Amino acid sequence: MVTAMTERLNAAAWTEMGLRVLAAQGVEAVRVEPLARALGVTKGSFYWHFSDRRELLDSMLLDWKQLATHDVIETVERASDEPGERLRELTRLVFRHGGPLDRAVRAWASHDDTAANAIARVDAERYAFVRRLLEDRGLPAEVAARRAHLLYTSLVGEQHTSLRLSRKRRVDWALLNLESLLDLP
Amino acid sequence: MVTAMTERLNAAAWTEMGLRVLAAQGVEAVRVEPLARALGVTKGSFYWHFSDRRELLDSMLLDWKQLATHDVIETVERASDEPGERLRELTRLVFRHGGPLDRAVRAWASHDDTAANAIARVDAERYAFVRRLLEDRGLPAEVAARRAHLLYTSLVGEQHTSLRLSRKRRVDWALLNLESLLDLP
DNA sequence: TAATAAACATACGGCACCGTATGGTCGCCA
DNA sequence: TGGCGACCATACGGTGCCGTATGTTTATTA
Repeated sequence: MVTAMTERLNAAAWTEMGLRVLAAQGVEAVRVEPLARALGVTKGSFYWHFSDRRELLDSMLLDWKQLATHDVIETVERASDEPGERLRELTRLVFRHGGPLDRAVRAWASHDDTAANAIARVDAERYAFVRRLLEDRGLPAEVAARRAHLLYTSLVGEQHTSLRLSRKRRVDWALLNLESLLDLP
Repeated sequence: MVTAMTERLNAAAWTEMGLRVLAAQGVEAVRVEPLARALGVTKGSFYWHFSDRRELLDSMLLDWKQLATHDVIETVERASDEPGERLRELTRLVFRHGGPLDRAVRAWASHDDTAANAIARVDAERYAFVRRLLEDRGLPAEVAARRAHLLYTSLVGEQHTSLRLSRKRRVDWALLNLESLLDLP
């Protein structure tokens, strides 16, 4: 059937659009009326699904936490069984997806406590993940902790620096650096 | 003399306060009227020194560029002559000052071209600086370039991650990691 | 088919900020 | 001492957003 129906929305549609705008223009651009226009409705719709703007932002953070930890880790774990290869996959993943949205949330976190808590949890989980992979690879616990810290901060930094280097060169370097961090005693 | 005079301002006072608010609350909080209140004047003063808000923001970026490259590099170079020690000093410096303001500018840069250009220049200069230090230390050019990239992104990442680790432990780790990157062939 | 509730539109008051226009105050210099 | 220019205050119109109140449509269920 054709259903020339005007496509009623649900709350998820709003958070999804919210995350899209967040990634592109930052939190301050996530506002009710512009979002409504982008969705082709009015804010009468918004205040049906949410009590206020803050509730949308909180909802966005929940979605992002899921996306940024569980989903990422699951993707990496599905790629391989070997710890080294999993780290390589994680590295490649950072260069593919993990850009704008992560950046925007981190920016947001610097002056919002709720976002800061979300980031803290995500960082802790991801760091623990990298650390465990290094331990599984055979590095002693203390060294693994240290080196995971270097590795993780480097991946985060990668998302925030804007060096005029080709994407390919940066990936290659990151992978080469990874190898030297894996081999060393 | 006592001069209970009402302290006339200049443009520099505005950019300084602008940078302070930027560091604490992000660009979106850098607004004319709130800034005027913080300075104890009205916006009549602001529009005497600047043509509009954008001019203030540009002026802030100019100040920051100076602060974030020339001043930083000069400080590090004054600390020691030896490349290794200079890198250690740079690392310590990141953990002392380089926090909130850098973060705020990077956040800003993700949805503003002027800020993005500023960041790009700063990153390029700082990266080149680290890279040259590694070359001076004796590493072959190709390795130095790669390793400088790891080092620099890691320092940037350090400013953006919020792991529940003590400041001291993080500094120690960063310095230990630095050593292993210096020694390796 | 009438009643009900979900999803949205419309209209409103209020606020915070932008930028302009214009008038006031102070120090300086002829 | 009168005028001039730097610096600031005051007042204004305009805009974009928030949240509320209340009507309007559509699907669902009795």
